[in-house]
Amino acid sequence: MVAALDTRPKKRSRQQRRTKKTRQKLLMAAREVFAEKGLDLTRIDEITERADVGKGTFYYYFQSKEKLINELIHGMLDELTAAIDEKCKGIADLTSLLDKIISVHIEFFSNRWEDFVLYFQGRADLTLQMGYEGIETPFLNYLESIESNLDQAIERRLPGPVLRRITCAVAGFISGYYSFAVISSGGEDVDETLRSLRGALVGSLTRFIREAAPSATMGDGAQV
Amino acid sequence: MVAALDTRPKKRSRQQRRTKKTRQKLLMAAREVFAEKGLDLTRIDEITERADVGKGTFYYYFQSKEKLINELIHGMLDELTAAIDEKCKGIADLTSLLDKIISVHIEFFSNRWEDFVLYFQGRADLTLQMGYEGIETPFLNYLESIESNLDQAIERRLPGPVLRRITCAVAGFISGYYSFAVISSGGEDVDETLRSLRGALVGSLTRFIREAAPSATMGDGAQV
DNA sequence: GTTAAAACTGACGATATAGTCAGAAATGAC
DNA sequence: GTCATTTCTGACTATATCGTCAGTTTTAAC
Repeated sequence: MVAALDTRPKKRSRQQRRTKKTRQKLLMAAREVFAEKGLDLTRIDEITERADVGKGTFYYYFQSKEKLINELIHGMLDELTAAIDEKCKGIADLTSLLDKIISVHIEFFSNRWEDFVLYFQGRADLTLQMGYEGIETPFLNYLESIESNLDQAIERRLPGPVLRRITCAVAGFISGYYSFAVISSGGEDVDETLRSLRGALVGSLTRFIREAAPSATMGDGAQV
Repeated sequence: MVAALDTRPKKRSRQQRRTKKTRQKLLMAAREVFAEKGLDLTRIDEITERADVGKGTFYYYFQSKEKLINELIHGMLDELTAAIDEKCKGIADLTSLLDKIISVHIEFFSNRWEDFVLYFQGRADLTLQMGYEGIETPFLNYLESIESNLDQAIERRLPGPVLRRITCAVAGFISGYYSFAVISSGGEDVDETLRSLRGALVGSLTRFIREAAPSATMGDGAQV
């Protein structure tokens, strides 16, 4: 029937670009305000004001603040997870793998302070009984990504729960250190600080895994 | 002058007891609600309702929610810090010290879920530019307590910044692991889980410190 | 140009929460 | 018992925030 079947969904372009831009302005503004006042205390007006759009525009793009938060955290974590998957795929040596996992985190959060706050706020939210809906999923995906990479780098097949504990420890160590470092060092050279500890972090995590795994990999037998 | 100098400030007791009890009811109720909905989203009415007192009573005891939060976090962290100081004082062996630090945390938060949430929410708040006023102080005291204990257990005197980094790492590892473990394991046997990893945690932290310290303690020379 | 659809607006009504305060109830002193 | 002081109350006001919607502006299609 329709002759010109190819109706160029491509060149409704001006509008498309505007839409994308506005949406992006809102997301970026939200990230900024969230990093200043936290997820809960941020008001919609603050976001729209910073994005320099009318308040109604927010609701044109997002059903609610919850949905926005969901999208931001989901997007951030999916990106981080993808980076881990990409950079770590197939690294068989445990030490190299851990080193890579850590450097991916450092690179990812470097110059993306807002994302780190988002990560951290989201994680704290998970401890609440009534947190934001749907935030667990991307965090679990993130953990699973780390987990599967660890799994294939550890010679011995570990029982699920043990592997999961180790995964939590690895993720927890990285972000936990990061978070306290923020308090102490004014806040700006955290990357540098973390980078300088990378070697020790890798070494101790390697040891941690070797020791936590029930009948450990043969390893080097270092004992103390 | 005044003859009966000892005016028994002791036996205005009924009122004193009532006051203490009411205040305590409010604090406990607040802890509970905070653990459910987080610091920000908790409303005063919710606290007073749970404490089963009128709304005005809250303002009779606390200037504002901020002050209440301050008191709760301060109290919790001071107690934790005191426990660390008491239990770890003078332990010269690094491994034993780390083991003790970890076990103090486990014992402290065991069956005190609300306090752990408080700890975690407070910590996340520290990453914000506009967090709750005055929360940094108790956290810094807490870090300093760990730091001074580590300092005297490490043979070599480390430069301040290095020692501080190591301290952040130790504190971060413990709480970071804890937090992720909560997501994975429904949430109840976290203690058990953490306990089972304690040995590995101690071992890897020992190694971490040995490696992070520039020209490390002689140690056992385990190399990998 | 005209017309239709999409994107955007900001004032507005509805709602929720903070914080106050005049007075009630409990306690202590006598 | 009376009187003074402390503790407690909940209705009330003031304010802040949400989410809506009728109308405007921009874009696309012709």
